[in-house]
Amino acid sequence: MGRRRAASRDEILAKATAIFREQGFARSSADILVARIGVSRYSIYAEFGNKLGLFEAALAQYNKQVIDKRFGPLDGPDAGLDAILALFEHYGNAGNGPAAGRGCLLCNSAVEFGPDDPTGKQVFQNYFKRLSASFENALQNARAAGQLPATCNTAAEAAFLTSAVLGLFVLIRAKAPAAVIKQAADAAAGHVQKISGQSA
Amino acid sequence: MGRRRAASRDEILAKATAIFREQGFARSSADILVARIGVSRYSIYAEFGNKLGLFEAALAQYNKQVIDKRFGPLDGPDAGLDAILALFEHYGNAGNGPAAGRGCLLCNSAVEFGPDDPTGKQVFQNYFKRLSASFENALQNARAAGQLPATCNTAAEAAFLTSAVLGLFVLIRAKAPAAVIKQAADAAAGHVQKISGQSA
DNA sequence: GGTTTTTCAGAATGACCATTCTGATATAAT
DNA sequence: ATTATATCAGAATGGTCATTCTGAAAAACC
Repeated sequence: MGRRRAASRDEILAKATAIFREQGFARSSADILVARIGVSRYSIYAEFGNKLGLFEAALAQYNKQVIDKRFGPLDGPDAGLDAILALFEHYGNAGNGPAAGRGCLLCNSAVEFGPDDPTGKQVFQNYFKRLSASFENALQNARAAGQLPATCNTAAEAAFLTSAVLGLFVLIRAKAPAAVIKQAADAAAGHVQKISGQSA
Repeated sequence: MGRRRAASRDEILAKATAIFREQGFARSSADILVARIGVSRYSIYAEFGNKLGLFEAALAQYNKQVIDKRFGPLDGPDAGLDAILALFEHYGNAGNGPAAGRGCLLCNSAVEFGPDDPTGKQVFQNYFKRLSASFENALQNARAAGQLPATCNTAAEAAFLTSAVLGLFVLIRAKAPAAVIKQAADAAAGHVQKISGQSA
């Protein structure tokens, strides 16, 4: 009973995510959020408490929908070098896709807040850990399958690939030339092939 | 004639840079800037016009003092792989240094503003170009000196190293564990050695 | 169709923002 | 010392911020 809200919780979060991703947290004013989400101030505050609550929920949805989609393929027991290569190939083309000028919400937010995580939930540290863990899982699988030399330091390589992908996110966010993004991602893929001992 | 200002232009910019680097542009309010710089509002506005003018001047000083210091060694005709390795070694230790939790002002700002450069001067695109050009110069020197195979795509490698260093800046900014930063930087150095054909 | 309940649009609030202004203060030059 | 001037601290201004509140509108249920 009662009037229906103009959008579901998920729809609200999808729109909020888009806004936070474009403008960052600080520049996404309540007025902008209300206007673009299309749901009344009243309902947004009723559902999420305040702007930070909405932001936290948006980060959680982004993690589940975007990060899981891109890094989930590296998490399984069968993930190997090909999954890593596919990831870099995907981001190599992002300079021309919808992420151009937007980047990754978590990377952007980690930079915006720096060492002060306003959620108090270690969201950004967990983000870094998650990327690194996904890479490391795929690398360890590859090593076990003989695709990598036994001497390969998978933790260090995972940290390196994490920094490389974060760097791509920065370039994508700031709309660096698509060709530069492509080159960087291709060279990252080349690096992965190089440590595997394959020529190309 | 007249009263002396409490700080020189360079001192003002050094303090402004520190604040912008910690808080970003949006969160660095005029009150905070005035209080921490120690020079009156009046004088700051007289010298820089407005907050954006102060920011632009801070970016310029940062470019000259910090970026030139770190990337300048890659620009000369004698710069080679060792200069690149020294750079990554330096940033590998930044998790324990004063940059921890601060990162790079230009990288932070590029992420904060994304595709919308408020200076209208392509500051962020020039920043990316500069990092990439420094890497490429050192790589080309190395290739000419026989330290790299003739087939090495120096432009792509430079873009890759740029993304890697930007990723390190993100990790440093968000205070990722110092050990992770160190691992990532060491693996980046390992990559540089690997493309040169040296074993370690 | 009437009632209840939820959401609506937008006004109200009080804090903070960037910027301008003002009268006092300090200091350099005379 | 006096004077002129650059800088000072902080109040004033007008805008925007996040958040709360209000009365009207819509729709689910009886």
